[in-house]
Amino acid sequence: MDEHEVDGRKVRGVRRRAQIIEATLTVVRRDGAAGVTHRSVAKEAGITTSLTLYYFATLDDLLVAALTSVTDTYTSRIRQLIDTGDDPVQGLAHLIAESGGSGRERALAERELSTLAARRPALRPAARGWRDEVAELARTQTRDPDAVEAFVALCDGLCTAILLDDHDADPDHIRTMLAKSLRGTGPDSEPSP
Amino acid sequence: MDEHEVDGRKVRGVRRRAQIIEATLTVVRRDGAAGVTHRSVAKEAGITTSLTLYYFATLDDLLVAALTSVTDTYTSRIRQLIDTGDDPVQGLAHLIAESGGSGRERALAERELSTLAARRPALRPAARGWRDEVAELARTQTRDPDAVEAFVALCDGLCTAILLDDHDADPDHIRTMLAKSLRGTGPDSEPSP
DNA sequence: GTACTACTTGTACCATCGTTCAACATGAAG
DNA sequence: CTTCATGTTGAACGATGGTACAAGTAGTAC
Repeated sequence: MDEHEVDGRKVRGVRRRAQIIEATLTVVRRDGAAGVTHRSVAKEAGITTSLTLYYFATLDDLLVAALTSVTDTYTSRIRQLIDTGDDPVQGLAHLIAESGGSGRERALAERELSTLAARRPALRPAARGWRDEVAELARTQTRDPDAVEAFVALCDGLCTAILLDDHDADPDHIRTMLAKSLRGTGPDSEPSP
Repeated sequence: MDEHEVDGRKVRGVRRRAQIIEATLTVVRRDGAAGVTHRSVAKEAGITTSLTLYYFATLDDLLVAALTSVTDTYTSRIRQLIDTGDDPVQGLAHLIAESGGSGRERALAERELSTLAARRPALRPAARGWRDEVAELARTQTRDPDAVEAFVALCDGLCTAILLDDHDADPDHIRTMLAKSLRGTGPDSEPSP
């Protein structure tokens, strides 16, 4: 076999895997994590039930893969804010505000999966991924560990509040609250006593 | 019928109802909201499946009752802090810290039920009960609406963080962060511009 | 071509679950 | 006592779901 060529079968396999994960997330967004079954996912993807079992032997495997996929894209967006944004806090405020409008289903899906994680230790690292990323973003604004911890909790709580409310969220308002929580702690400030 | 006597049958009915709700919460704590079925609840309560259906015609009814019961006891505890506590923030800090130790299962149950609420509008009022109560507690400390909103979000996020972590939470540490979020806004301070 | 691996399907088994139903039990009312 | 409402039971039906399995297809290697 030509070492420069890849096995076309395996390529298809990888694509199928991604397709199944995508279908899983669609189901979670629409019906919640409880709606995820081999059959519902297969139907959503337009394939047979056996095929989802071929790639994910158990439902747990499928949910782990779905959660990991969600948090990966989320954390990469935050990382982008840290690396390229001149005002990462404002960018984060927009990201949070999204939980109420177009991104509601996505935010809801993430919350459901992250709730699952509280019961399955194997899922916790994935569930904490975006928290770690937000913490790193906060560390570009303050050196106070307490402030970082509070900042992360605040972001999480704001997302929840937006999910439970129905009204759209105002990014500027969120930005104000985020900035306030960092008030008095700049990049050069010392940890609080 | 003597108007001073109560119908013994109805009394038993009310007790049964409470017993079933209690069993439901036990199941939620042990197996999660997904583990709640008429059969699992009945087995936990030591009664027949038909009886749970006699009192709660559908699973939704059962979950609504369970969530309401949880939030009721929670909000009453917070209300107690507001009414009788001399330092409600410290009391709240202890309450939050409980999410990590003895109260972990309870906090987890509440989170699962509140996640359900995001999808079922009928559950939202119950899910927001404790948030409203925390907001009122915050209003005894500041007049700034933004500070109140941020305070509530912070409490919620801290609970989540504790749930995802494994280590026990330090009440004093939480109290410090809560106090910081109110810093500069006392009972007499004006709303921020 | 054959052999091999990866992928894909249809079917079936078995457990669980929501819900219904008819019958039974028991305490209350007259 | 009779009558009635409330509580309680056990069995059953139909639907859904996790999973196993044997067979089939199609790329790849030789």
